[in-house]
Amino acid sequence: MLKLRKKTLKIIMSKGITSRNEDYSQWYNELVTKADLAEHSSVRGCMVIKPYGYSIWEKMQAALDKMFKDTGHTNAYFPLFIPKSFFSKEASHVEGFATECAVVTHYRLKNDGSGNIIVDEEAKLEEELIVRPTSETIIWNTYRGWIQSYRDLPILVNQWANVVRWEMRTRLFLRTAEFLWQEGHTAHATSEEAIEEAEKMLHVYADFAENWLAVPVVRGVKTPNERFAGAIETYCIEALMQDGKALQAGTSHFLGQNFAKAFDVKFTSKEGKLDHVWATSWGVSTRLMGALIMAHSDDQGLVLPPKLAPIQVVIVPIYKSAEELNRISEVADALVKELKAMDISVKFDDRDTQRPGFKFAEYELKGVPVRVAMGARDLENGTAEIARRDTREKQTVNQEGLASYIENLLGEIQENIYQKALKFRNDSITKADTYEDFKKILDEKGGFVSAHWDGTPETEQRIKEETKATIRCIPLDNALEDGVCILTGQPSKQRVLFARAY
RNA sequence: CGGGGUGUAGCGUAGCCCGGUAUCGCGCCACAUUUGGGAUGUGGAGGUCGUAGGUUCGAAUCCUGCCACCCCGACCA
Repeated sequence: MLKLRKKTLKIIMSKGITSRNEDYSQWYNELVTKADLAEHSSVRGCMVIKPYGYSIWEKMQAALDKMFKDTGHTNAYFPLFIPKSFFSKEASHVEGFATECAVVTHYRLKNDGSGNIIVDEEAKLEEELIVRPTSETIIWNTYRGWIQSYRDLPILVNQWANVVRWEMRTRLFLRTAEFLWQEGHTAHATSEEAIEEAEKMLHVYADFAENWLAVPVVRGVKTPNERFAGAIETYCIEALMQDGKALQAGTSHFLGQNFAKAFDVKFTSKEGKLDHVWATSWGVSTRLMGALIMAHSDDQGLVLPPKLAPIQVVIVPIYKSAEELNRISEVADALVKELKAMDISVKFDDRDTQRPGFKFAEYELKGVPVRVAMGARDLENGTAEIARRDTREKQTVNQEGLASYIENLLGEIQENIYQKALKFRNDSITKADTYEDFKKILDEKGGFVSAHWDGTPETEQRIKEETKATIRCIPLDNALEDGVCILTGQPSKQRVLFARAY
Protein backbone atom coordinates (compact mmCIF):
# COMPACT_ATOMS: atom_id res chain seq x y z
CA MET A 1 0.00 0.00 0.00
CA LEU A 2 2.71 2.39 1.00
CA LYS A 3 4.70 1.35 -2.02
CA LEU A 4 1.81 2.06 -4.33
CA ARG A 5 1.27 5.51 -2.94
CA LYS A 6 4.91 6.29 -3.28
CA LYS A 7 4.82 5.23 -6.89
CA THR A 8 1.75 7.31 -7.71
CA LEU A 9 3.32 10.31 -6.09
CA LYS A 10 6.47 9.85 -8.07
CA ILE A 11 4.61 9.79 -11.36
CA ILE A 12 2.88 12.99 -10.52
CA MET A 13 6.09 14.65 -9.53
CA SER A 14 8.39 13.46 -12.26
CA LYS A 15 6.50 13.88 -15.52
CA GLY A 16 2.83 14.36 -14.84
CA ILE A 17 1.33 17.67 -15.85
CA THR A 18 -1.63 19.61 -14.53
CA SER A 19 -4.81 18.65 -16.36
CA ARG A 20 -6.55 21.11 -18.67
CA ASN A 21 -9.67 21.05 -16.55
CA GLU A 22 -7.79 21.80 -13.40
CA ASP A 23 -5.95 24.87 -14.64
CA TYR A 24 -5.66 25.55 -18.33
CA SER A 25 -2.91 28.13 -18.21
CA GLN A 26 -0.82 26.10 -15.82
CA TRP A 27 -1.29 23.11 -18.13
CA TYR A 28 0.00 25.25 -20.99
CA ASN A 29 3.02 26.52 -19.08
CA GLU A 30 3.99 23.07 -17.88
CA LEU A 31 3.54 21.59 -21.33
CA VAL A 32 5.79 24.16 -22.95
CA THR A 33 8.58 23.59 -20.46
CA LYS A 34 8.22 19.85 -19.94
CA ALA A 35 7.93 19.03 -23.62
CA ASP A 36 11.20 20.92 -24.04
CA LEU A 37 9.82 23.57 -26.35
CA ALA A 38 11.00 26.66 -24.50
CA GLU A 39 11.96 28.09 -21.15
CA HIS A 40 12.17 31.47 -19.48
CA SER A 41 15.49 33.19 -19.93
CA SER A 42 17.23 35.39 -17.42
CA VAL A 43 16.10 38.39 -19.48
CA ARG A 44 12.74 39.72 -18.45
CA GLY A 45 9.97 38.72 -20.80
CA CYS A 46 12.28 36.88 -23.17
CA MET A 47 12.35 33.15 -23.76
CA VAL A 48 14.82 30.58 -24.88
CA ILE A 49 13.35 28.45 -27.64
CA LYS A 50 14.87 25.04 -27.07
CA PRO A 51 16.00 22.75 -29.88
CA TYR A 52 12.83 20.68 -29.93
CA GLY A 53 10.62 23.76 -30.05
CA TYR A 54 12.84 25.45 -32.57
CA SER A 55 12.65 22.43 -34.87
CA ILE A 56 8.91 22.92 -35.03
CA TRP A 57 9.35 26.60 -35.81
CA GLU A 58 11.86 25.73 -38.54
CA LYS A 59 9.32 23.42 -40.11
CA MET A 60 6.74 26.20 -40.03
CA GLN A 61 9.26 28.59 -41.56
CA ALA A 62 10.13 26.17 -44.34
CA ALA A 63 6.49 25.60 -45.27
CA LEU A 64 5.57 29.29 -45.14
CA ASP A 65 8.71 30.37 -46.96
CA LYS A 66 7.87 28.08 -49.81
CA MET A 67 4.34 29.44 -49.96
CA PHE A 68 5.69 32.99 -50.08
CA LYS A 69 8.12 32.11 -52.86
CA ASP A 70 5.37 30.34 -54.77
CA THR A 71 3.35 33.55 -54.67
CA GLY A 72 6.20 35.58 -56.09
CA HIS A 73 7.88 36.96 -52.97
CA THR A 74 11.58 37.11 -52.19
CA ASN A 75 13.37 37.49 -48.88
CA ALA A 76 15.48 40.45 -47.78
CA TYR A 77 16.75 41.83 -44.51
CA PHE A 78 16.38 45.26 -42.94
CA PRO A 79 18.05 46.69 -39.82
CA LEU A 80 17.06 45.87 -36.28
CA PHE A 81 17.41 49.55 -35.35
CA ILE A 82 15.11 52.28 -36.52
CA PRO A 83 15.93 55.98 -36.10
CA LYS A 84 13.40 57.56 -33.80
CA SER A 85 12.53 60.23 -36.34
CA PHE A 86 11.34 57.60 -38.85
CA PHE A 87 8.99 56.34 -36.30
CA SER A 88 7.13 59.54 -35.78
CA LYS A 89 6.33 60.04 -39.45
CA GLU A 90 3.13 58.07 -39.51
CA ALA A 91 0.90 59.40 -36.78
CA SER A 92 -1.30 56.44 -35.91
CA HIS A 93 1.63 54.08 -36.26
CA VAL A 94 3.64 55.87 -33.54
CA GLU A 95 0.63 56.06 -31.33
CA GLY A 96 0.10 52.32 -31.62
CA PHE A 97 3.64 51.32 -30.74
CA ALA A 98 5.00 54.19 -28.64
CA THR A 99 4.22 52.58 -25.31
CA GLU A 100 6.14 49.38 -25.99
CA CYS A 101 9.40 50.37 -27.62
CA ALA A 102 12.89 49.52 -26.45
CA VAL A 103 15.21 52.46 -27.12
CA VAL A 104 18.96 52.48 -27.65
CA THR A 105 20.49 55.68 -26.30
CA HIS A 106 24.23 54.92 -25.97
CA TYR A 107 26.84 53.05 -27.91
CA ARG A 108 29.62 52.41 -25.43
CA LEU A 109 30.36 51.08 -21.96
CA LYS A 110 33.26 51.93 -19.74
CA ASN A 111 34.94 50.91 -16.54
CA ASP A 112 34.06 53.31 -13.77
CA GLY A 113 37.45 52.87 -12.12
CA SER A 114 36.29 50.53 -9.38
CA GLY A 115 35.71 47.52 -11.57
CA ASN A 116 32.12 48.22 -12.52
CA ILE A 117 31.03 48.36 -16.12
CA ILE A 118 28.79 51.35 -16.67
CA VAL A 119 27.21 53.18 -19.58
CA ASP A 120 29.58 55.82 -20.92
CA GLU A 121 27.48 58.97 -20.72
CA GLU A 122 29.74 60.65 -23.21
CA ALA A 123 28.80 58.07 -25.80
CA LYS A 124 25.26 59.27 -26.20
CA LEU A 125 23.62 58.80 -29.59
CA GLU A 126 22.71 61.96 -31.49
CA GLU A 127 19.45 60.31 -32.37
CA GLU A 128 18.06 57.43 -30.36
CA LEU A 129 17.43 54.15 -32.12
CA ILE A 130 14.27 52.15 -31.64
CA VAL A 131 14.56 48.39 -31.59
CA ARG A 132 12.02 47.48 -34.29
CA PRO A 133 8.59 46.50 -33.04
CA THR A 134 7.76 46.10 -36.78
CA SER A 135 9.58 47.39 -39.83
CA GLU A 136 7.18 49.47 -41.92
CA THR A 137 9.05 52.71 -41.30
CA ILE A 138 12.58 51.59 -42.10
CA ILE A 139 11.31 49.64 -45.08
CA TRP A 140 9.28 52.46 -46.57
CA ASN A 141 12.16 54.83 -46.04
CA THR A 142 14.25 52.37 -48.06
CA TYR A 143 11.60 51.78 -50.74
CA ARG A 144 11.69 55.48 -51.56
CA GLY A 145 15.05 54.86 -53.19
CA TRP A 146 13.87 51.77 -55.04
CA ILE A 147 10.79 53.15 -56.69
CA GLN A 148 10.52 55.77 -59.43
CA SER A 149 8.32 54.22 -62.07
CA TYR A 150 5.41 51.82 -62.36
CA ARG A 151 8.07 49.56 -63.92
CA ASP A 152 9.63 49.18 -60.46
CA LEU A 153 6.38 47.82 -59.09
CA PRO A 154 5.24 45.68 -57.53
CA ILE A 155 7.85 45.07 -54.86
CA LEU A 156 7.13 41.78 -53.10
CA VAL A 157 9.52 41.38 -50.20
CA ASN A 158 9.44 39.32 -47.04
CA GLN A 159 11.83 39.28 -44.12
CA TRP A 160 12.34 36.72 -41.37
CA ALA A 161 13.34 38.60 -38.26
CA ASN A 162 13.04 39.17 -34.57
CA VAL A 163 11.10 42.11 -33.18
CA VAL A 164 10.73 43.61 -29.72
CA ARG A 165 7.58 44.85 -28.08
CA TRP A 166 8.00 45.71 -24.43
CA GLU A 167 5.09 43.75 -23.06
CA MET A 168 3.94 44.14 -19.49
CA ARG A 169 2.71 40.63 -19.16
CA THR A 170 4.34 37.81 -21.02
CA ARG A 171 3.62 34.15 -21.69
CA LEU A 172 5.87 31.70 -23.48
CA PHE A 173 5.21 31.87 -27.23
CA LEU A 174 1.92 33.74 -26.85
CA ARG A 175 3.36 37.05 -25.80
CA THR A 176 7.04 37.65 -25.22
CA ALA A 177 9.06 40.87 -25.30
CA GLU A 178 11.13 39.56 -28.17
CA PHE A 179 9.64 37.24 -30.72
CA LEU A 180 10.43 35.75 -34.09
CA TRP A 181 8.25 36.36 -37.09
CA GLN A 182 8.12 37.10 -40.75
CA GLU A 183 6.88 40.36 -42.14
CA GLY A 184 5.96 40.83 -45.76
CA HIS A 185 6.08 44.36 -47.15
CA THR A 186 4.77 44.98 -50.62
CA ALA A 187 4.42 48.04 -52.82
CA HIS A 188 1.89 48.37 -55.62
CA ALA A 189 0.78 50.74 -58.34
CA THR A 190 -2.91 50.55 -57.54
CA SER A 191 -5.18 50.26 -54.57
CA GLU A 192 -6.93 47.25 -56.12
CA GLU A 193 -3.69 45.39 -56.54
CA ALA A 194 -2.63 46.06 -52.94
CA ILE A 195 -5.97 44.91 -51.58
CA GLU A 196 -5.73 41.80 -53.70
CA GLU A 197 -2.26 41.15 -52.27
CA ALA A 198 -3.42 41.59 -48.68
CA GLU A 199 -6.28 39.18 -49.29
CA LYS A 200 -4.07 36.70 -51.10
CA MET A 201 -1.66 36.53 -48.18
CA LEU A 202 -4.50 36.11 -45.74
CA HIS A 203 -5.54 33.03 -47.67
CA VAL A 204 -1.96 31.77 -47.68
CA TYR A 205 -2.00 32.04 -43.89
CA ALA A 206 -5.36 30.33 -43.63
CA ASP A 207 -4.16 27.48 -45.87
CA PHE A 208 -1.06 27.11 -43.79
CA ALA A 209 -2.98 27.09 -40.51
CA GLU A 210 -5.43 24.49 -41.73
CA ASN A 211 -3.17 22.22 -43.77
CA TRP A 212 -0.03 22.33 -41.67
CA LEU A 213 -0.99 23.33 -38.13
CA ALA A 214 -4.29 21.47 -38.55
CA VAL A 215 -5.95 24.45 -36.91
CA PRO A 216 -9.18 25.66 -38.51
CA VAL A 217 -9.42 29.43 -38.75
CA VAL A 218 -12.01 32.07 -39.46
CA ARG A 219 -10.92 34.51 -42.14
CA GLY A 220 -12.16 37.99 -41.55
CA VAL A 221 -11.49 41.68 -41.21
CA LYS A 222 -10.87 43.61 -38.03
CA THR A 223 -13.03 46.44 -36.79
CA PRO A 224 -11.39 49.88 -36.64
CA ASN A 225 -10.68 49.39 -32.91
CA GLU A 226 -8.66 46.24 -33.53
CA ARG A 227 -6.92 47.43 -36.69
CA PHE A 228 -3.13 47.60 -37.04
CA ALA A 229 -1.69 51.01 -36.27
CA GLY A 230 -1.39 52.67 -39.68
CA ALA A 231 -3.60 50.31 -41.68
CA ILE A 232 -6.72 51.08 -43.71
CA GLU A 233 -7.91 47.50 -43.40
CA THR A 234 -6.63 44.61 -41.31
CA TYR A 235 -7.44 41.07 -42.40
CA CYS A 236 -6.95 38.29 -39.90
CA ILE A 237 -7.23 34.61 -39.24
CA GLU A 238 -8.77 33.74 -35.90
CA ALA A 239 -8.35 30.35 -34.26
CA LEU A 240 -10.09 28.86 -31.26
CA MET A 241 -8.22 27.24 -28.40
CA GLN A 242 -9.51 24.32 -26.34
CA ASP A 243 -10.39 26.55 -23.42
CA GLY A 244 -12.78 28.52 -25.60
CA LYS A 245 -10.59 31.57 -26.02
CA ALA A 246 -9.79 32.96 -29.45
CA LEU A 247 -6.29 33.52 -30.75
CA GLN A 248 -5.33 35.83 -33.58
CA ALA A 249 -3.02 33.63 -35.60
CA GLY A 250 -2.04 35.94 -38.43
CA THR A 251 -2.74 39.36 -39.90
CA SER A 252 -2.49 40.97 -43.30
CA HIS A 253 -2.87 44.71 -43.75
CA PHE A 254 -3.90 46.97 -46.57
CA LEU A 255 -1.94 50.11 -45.69
CA GLY A 256 -3.30 52.33 -48.43
CA GLN A 257 -0.91 55.18 -49.18
CA ASN A 258 -0.27 55.98 -45.53
CA PHE A 259 3.37 54.93 -45.43
CA ALA A 260 4.08 56.11 -48.97
CA LYS A 261 2.86 59.55 -47.97
CA ALA A 262 4.75 59.53 -44.69
CA PHE A 263 8.00 58.57 -46.46
CA ASP A 264 7.32 60.34 -49.72
CA VAL A 265 7.37 57.29 -51.96
CA LYS A 266 6.00 58.24 -55.38
CA PHE A 267 6.04 56.64 -58.81
CA THR A 268 5.25 57.75 -62.31
CA SER A 269 2.40 55.77 -63.82
CA LYS A 270 2.05 54.54 -67.39
CA GLU A 271 0.02 57.63 -68.06
CA GLY A 272 2.83 59.84 -66.80
CA LYS A 273 1.05 60.81 -63.59
CA LEU A 274 2.90 61.02 -60.28
CA ASP A 275 1.20 59.17 -57.45
CA HIS A 276 1.95 57.66 -54.05
CA VAL A 277 2.56 53.94 -53.88
CA TRP A 278 0.05 51.50 -52.34
CA ALA A 279 1.22 49.19 -49.60
CA THR A 280 0.53 45.98 -47.71
CA SER A 281 2.21 44.23 -44.83
CA TRP A 282 1.52 40.83 -43.32
CA GLY A 283 2.95 38.68 -40.60
CA VAL A 284 2.83 35.57 -38.49
CA SER A 285 4.98 34.94 -35.47
CA THR A 286 6.20 32.32 -33.01
CA ARG A 287 2.79 32.83 -31.50
CA LEU A 288 1.72 30.13 -33.94
CA MET A 289 3.60 27.77 -31.64
CA GLY A 290 1.14 28.68 -28.92
CA ALA A 291 -1.78 28.07 -31.25
CA LEU A 292 -0.36 24.71 -32.22
CA ILE A 293 0.09 23.64 -28.62
CA MET A 294 -3.28 24.83 -27.34
CA ALA A 295 -5.33 23.57 -30.26
CA HIS A 296 -4.47 19.87 -30.10
CA SER A 297 -2.61 18.81 -27.01
CA ASP A 298 -4.09 16.81 -24.15
CA ASP A 299 -3.43 15.91 -20.52
CA GLN A 300 -0.77 13.40 -21.57
CA GLY A 301 1.23 16.08 -23.36
CA LEU A 302 1.79 17.55 -26.77
CA VAL A 303 -0.13 16.39 -29.81
CA LEU A 304 1.65 17.47 -32.96
CA PRO A 305 0.35 17.38 -36.51
CA PRO A 306 2.63 14.99 -38.43
CA LYS A 307 3.54 17.66 -40.98
CA LEU A 308 5.22 19.77 -38.31
CA ALA A 309 6.50 17.12 -35.92
CA PRO A 310 10.30 17.12 -35.67
CA ILE A 311 10.15 13.37 -35.14
CA GLN A 312 7.23 11.76 -36.95
CA VAL A 313 7.92 8.17 -35.99
CA VAL A 314 9.82 6.71 -33.07
CA ILE A 315 10.83 3.08 -32.85
CA VAL A 316 11.24 1.63 -29.37
CA PRO A 317 12.90 -1.77 -29.04
CA ILE A 318 11.87 -4.08 -26.23
CA TYR A 319 14.53 -6.58 -25.36
CA LYS A 320 16.04 -8.67 -22.60
CA SER A 321 19.52 -9.19 -23.95
CA ALA A 322 22.08 -7.62 -26.24
CA GLU A 323 21.52 -10.45 -28.66
CA GLU A 324 17.81 -9.68 -28.76
CA LEU A 325 18.47 -5.99 -29.30
CA ASN A 326 20.71 -6.89 -32.23
CA ARG A 327 17.98 -8.88 -33.87
CA ILE A 328 15.43 -6.11 -33.31
CA SER A 329 17.87 -3.52 -34.58
CA GLU A 330 18.20 -5.33 -37.88
CA VAL A 331 14.49 -5.06 -38.49
CA ALA A 332 14.32 -1.51 -37.10
CA ASP A 333 17.24 -0.28 -39.19
CA ALA A 334 15.58 -1.57 -42.31
CA LEU A 335 12.36 0.22 -41.37
CA VAL A 336 14.27 3.43 -40.64
CA LYS A 337 15.87 3.26 -44.06
CA GLU A 338 12.56 2.69 -45.75
CA LEU A 339 10.83 5.52 -43.91
CA LYS A 340 13.66 7.95 -44.59
CA ALA A 341 13.39 7.12 -48.27
CA MET A 342 9.76 8.24 -48.00
CA ASP A 343 10.94 11.48 -46.42
CA ILE A 344 9.52 10.56 -43.04
CA SER A 345 11.58 11.63 -40.03
CA VAL A 346 12.17 8.68 -37.78
CA LYS A 347 14.14 7.96 -34.65
CA PHE A 348 15.22 4.54 -33.47
CA ASP A 349 15.58 4.96 -29.74
CA ASP A 350 17.89 2.15 -28.69
CA ARG A 351 19.10 3.90 -25.55
CA ASP A 352 19.87 1.32 -22.92
CA THR A 353 19.56 3.85 -20.11
CA GLN A 354 15.77 4.13 -20.21
CA ARG A 355 13.18 1.43 -20.12
CA PRO A 356 10.43 1.13 -22.71
CA GLY A 357 7.65 2.43 -20.48
CA PHE A 358 9.64 5.55 -19.77
CA LYS A 359 10.23 6.13 -23.45
CA PHE A 360 6.54 5.66 -24.23
CA ALA A 361 5.62 8.34 -21.76
CA GLU A 362 8.37 10.65 -22.94
CA TYR A 363 7.38 10.51 -26.61
CA GLU A 364 3.75 11.01 -25.72
CA LEU A 365 4.69 14.10 -23.78
CA LYS A 366 6.62 15.35 -26.79
CA GLY A 367 3.79 14.63 -29.19
CA VAL A 368 5.48 12.20 -31.54
CA PRO A 369 2.61 11.14 -33.86
CA VAL A 370 3.47 7.47 -34.34
CA ARG A 371 5.28 5.04 -32.08
CA VAL A 372 6.48 1.63 -33.18
CA ALA A 373 7.31 -0.91 -30.48
CA MET A 374 9.15 -4.09 -31.37
CA GLY A 375 10.07 -6.98 -29.10
CA ALA A 376 10.95 -10.65 -29.24
CA ARG A 377 7.32 -11.57 -29.68
CA ASP A 378 7.09 -9.36 -32.75
CA LEU A 379 10.19 -10.88 -34.26
CA GLU A 380 8.63 -14.30 -33.92
CA ASN A 381 5.33 -13.19 -35.44
CA GLY A 382 6.73 -10.76 -38.00
CA THR A 383 4.74 -7.90 -36.47
CA ALA A 384 5.14 -4.57 -34.70
CA GLU A 385 2.97 -2.64 -32.28
CA ILE A 386 1.86 0.72 -33.67
CA ALA A 387 0.52 3.41 -31.38
CA ARG A 388 -0.88 6.70 -32.63
CA ARG A 389 -0.57 9.77 -30.42
CA ASP A 390 -3.79 11.52 -31.41
CA THR A 391 -6.19 8.78 -30.33
CA ARG A 392 -3.72 6.81 -28.18
CA GLU A 393 -4.87 3.64 -29.93
CA LYS A 394 -2.52 0.69 -30.30
CA GLN A 395 -2.59 -2.11 -32.80
CA THR A 396 -0.41 -4.94 -33.98
CA VAL A 397 0.56 -4.73 -37.61
CA ASN A 398 2.53 -7.01 -39.96
CA GLN A 399 6.08 -5.92 -40.68
CA GLU A 400 5.28 -6.58 -44.32
CA GLY A 401 4.33 -3.21 -45.81
CA LEU A 402 4.84 -1.45 -42.48
CA ALA A 403 6.44 1.67 -43.95
CA SER A 404 3.57 2.46 -46.25
CA TYR A 405 1.13 1.64 -43.47
CA ILE A 406 2.87 4.28 -41.35
CA GLU A 407 2.91 6.75 -44.21
CA ASN A 408 -0.85 6.40 -44.54
CA LEU A 409 -1.32 6.60 -40.81
CA LEU A 410 0.55 9.89 -40.64
CA GLY A 411 -1.80 11.32 -43.23
CA GLU A 412 -4.76 9.99 -41.30
CA ILE A 413 -3.53 11.55 -38.07
CA GLN A 414 -3.00 14.92 -39.74
CA GLU A 415 -6.57 14.78 -41.03
CA ASN A 416 -8.03 13.48 -37.78
CA ILE A 417 -6.64 16.20 -35.56
CA TYR A 418 -7.81 18.83 -38.02
CA GLN A 419 -11.31 17.36 -38.11
CA LYS A 420 -11.40 17.15 -34.33
CA ALA A 421 -10.37 20.80 -34.01
CA LEU A 422 -12.82 21.78 -36.73
CA LYS A 423 -15.72 20.07 -34.98
CA PHE A 424 -14.81 21.72 -31.71
CA ARG A 425 -14.54 25.11 -33.40
CA ASN A 426 -17.85 24.72 -35.22
CA ASP A 427 -19.58 23.57 -32.06
CA SER A 428 -18.15 26.62 -30.34
CA ILE A 429 -19.77 29.24 -32.52
CA THR A 430 -22.98 30.25 -30.80
CA LYS A 431 -25.55 32.81 -31.84
CA ALA A 432 -26.76 35.32 -29.29
CA ASP A 433 -29.67 37.69 -29.82
CA THR A 434 -29.82 39.37 -26.43
CA TYR A 435 -27.12 40.86 -24.27
CA GLU A 436 -28.12 38.50 -21.44
CA ASP A 437 -27.62 35.46 -23.66
CA PHE A 438 -24.40 36.91 -24.93
CA LYS A 439 -22.91 37.23 -21.45
CA LYS A 440 -24.21 33.85 -20.41
CA ILE A 441 -22.61 32.12 -23.39
CA LEU A 442 -19.30 33.83 -22.73
CA ASP A 443 -19.30 32.77 -19.11
CA GLU A 444 -20.66 29.26 -19.43
CA LYS A 445 -19.62 28.00 -22.84
CA GLY A 446 -16.95 30.30 -24.23
CA GLY A 447 -15.96 30.18 -27.85
CA PHE A 448 -17.12 32.57 -30.55
CA VAL A 449 -20.41 34.36 -30.08
CA SER A 450 -22.06 35.45 -33.27
CA ALA A 451 -24.10 38.57 -32.61
CA HIS A 452 -25.40 41.76 -34.14
CA TRP A 453 -23.43 44.94 -33.54
CA ASP A 454 -24.37 48.47 -34.48
CA GLY A 455 -21.00 49.14 -36.09
CA THR A 456 -19.79 51.84 -33.68
CA PRO A 457 -16.46 51.78 -31.84
CA GLU A 458 -18.23 53.03 -28.70
CA THR A 459 -20.49 50.00 -28.52
CA GLU A 460 -17.59 47.65 -29.16
CA GLN A 461 -15.62 49.37 -26.40
CA ARG A 462 -18.45 49.15 -23.92
CA ILE A 463 -18.99 45.47 -24.60
CA LYS A 464 -15.29 44.91 -24.13
CA GLU A 465 -15.29 46.71 -20.81
CA GLU A 466 -18.34 44.91 -19.53
CA THR A 467 -17.61 41.38 -20.76
CA LYS A 468 -13.89 41.25 -21.68
CA ALA A 469 -15.00 40.03 -25.10
CA THR A 470 -13.79 41.76 -28.25
CA ILE A 471 -14.91 41.55 -31.83
CA ARG A 472 -12.46 39.05 -33.24
CA CYS A 473 -13.50 39.68 -36.78
CA ILE A 474 -16.19 40.21 -39.33
CA PRO A 475 -15.94 36.98 -41.35
CA LEU A 476 -15.14 37.46 -45.03
CA ASP A 477 -17.94 35.21 -46.22
CA ASN A 478 -20.42 36.66 -43.75
CA ALA A 479 -24.09 36.29 -44.62
CA LEU A 480 -26.06 39.52 -44.51
CA GLU A 481 -28.95 39.39 -42.09
CA ASP A 482 -31.09 42.16 -40.65
CA GLY A 483 -31.07 42.38 -36.89
CA VAL A 484 -30.54 44.68 -33.93
CA CYS A 485 -27.41 45.34 -31.92
CA ILE A 486 -27.29 43.23 -28.74
CA LEU A 487 -26.22 46.22 -26.68
CA THR A 488 -27.94 49.27 -28.16
CA GLY A 489 -30.82 47.80 -30.18
CA GLN A 490 -29.71 49.84 -33.18
CA PRO A 491 -30.23 48.22 -36.60
CA SER A 492 -27.51 45.92 -37.90
CA LYS A 493 -26.95 44.26 -41.26
CA GLN A 494 -24.77 41.34 -40.19
CA ARG A 495 -23.51 39.33 -37.25
CA VAL A 496 -19.89 39.62 -36.12
CA LEU A 497 -17.79 37.20 -34.07
CA PHE A 498 -17.09 38.10 -30.48
CA ALA A 499 -14.83 36.18 -28.10
CA ARG A 500 -12.53 36.47 -25.18
CA ALA A 501 -9.07 36.28 -26.63
CA TYR A 502 -5.40 35.70 -25.95
C1' C B 1 2.43 49.84 -14.88
C1' G B 2 -1.29 48.89 -10.42
C1' G B 3 -3.25 44.81 -6.84
C1' G B 4 -2.20 39.81 -4.86
C1' G B 5 1.15 35.60 -4.46
C1' U B 6 5.78 32.89 -4.88
C1' G B 7 11.28 32.34 -4.86
C1' U B 8 15.27 26.81 -0.28
C1' A B 9 20.11 21.11 -4.82
C1' G B 10 18.40 19.99 -11.90
C1' C B 11 12.71 19.62 -10.47
C1' G B 12 8.83 19.59 -6.56
C1' U B 13 8.99 20.87 -1.47
C1' A B 14 9.49 21.02 4.67
C1' G B 15 11.58 24.49 7.91
C1' C B 16 10.12 30.86 8.51
C1' C B 17 5.10 32.81 12.93
C1' C B 18 8.76 31.52 17.91
C1' G B 19 16.76 33.28 14.84
C1' G B 20 21.48 28.43 16.49
C1' U B 21 24.17 26.72 9.30
C1' A B 22 18.74 22.89 6.03
C1' U B 23 13.98 18.17 5.61
C1' C B 24 11.80 14.79 2.31
C1' G B 25 10.60 12.90 -2.62
C1' C B 26 11.99 12.74 -7.78
C1' G B 27 16.13 13.24 -10.77
C1' C B 28 21.71 12.55 -11.04
C1' C B 29 26.41 9.04 -10.38
C1' A B 30 28.24 3.69 -9.34
C1' C B 31 27.13 -1.47 -9.01
C1' A B 32 23.69 -5.50 -9.25
C1' U B 33 19.11 -7.48 -10.64
C1' U B 34 15.64 -5.84 -14.46
C1' U B 35 13.22 -4.40 -19.59
C1' G B 36 5.61 -5.63 -23.93
C1' G B 37 3.30 1.34 -20.16
C1' G B 38 6.99 6.05 -16.23
C1' A B 39 11.74 -0.68 -12.59
C1' U B 40 13.99 -2.38 -7.71
C1' G B 41 17.87 -2.69 -4.15
C1' U B 42 22.47 -0.96 -2.03
C1' G B 43 25.99 2.84 -1.86
C1' G B 44 27.23 7.99 -3.27
C1' A B 45 27.55 13.18 -5.04
C1' G B 46 25.04 17.70 -5.09
C1' G B 47 22.77 23.81 -1.39
C1' U B 48 26.60 31.52 -1.45
C1' C B 49 18.31 29.25 1.19
C1' G B 50 16.47 34.74 -5.75
C1' U B 51 19.73 39.15 -4.90
C1' A B 52 21.96 43.49 -2.24
C1' G B 53 22.04 45.78 2.24
C1' G B 54 20.51 46.17 7.56
C1' U B 55 19.43 44.27 12.78
C1' U B 56 22.02 40.45 15.85
C1' C B 57 27.23 36.99 19.21
C1' G B 58 24.57 34.29 15.33
C1' A B 59 19.74 35.15 9.71
C1' A B 60 16.57 30.43 5.19
C1' U B 61 13.94 32.58 9.48
C1' C B 62 13.25 39.54 11.49
C1' C B 63 13.56 44.63 8.52
C1' U B 64 14.49 47.45 3.76
C1' G B 65 15.64 47.90 -1.43
C1' C B 66 16.07 45.32 -6.02
C1' C B 67 15.26 41.12 -9.54
C1' A B 68 12.48 37.14 -11.62
C1' C B 69 8.19 34.18 -12.17
C1' C B 70 2.73 33.09 -11.43
C1' C B 71 -2.50 34.98 -10.96
C1' C B 72 -5.88 39.31 -11.65
C1' G B 73 -6.46 44.35 -14.11
C1' A B 74 -4.86 48.29 -18.20
C1' C B 75 -1.91 47.38 -23.30
C1' C B 76 -0.84 44.20 -27.37
C1' A B 77 0.88 39.56 -32.46
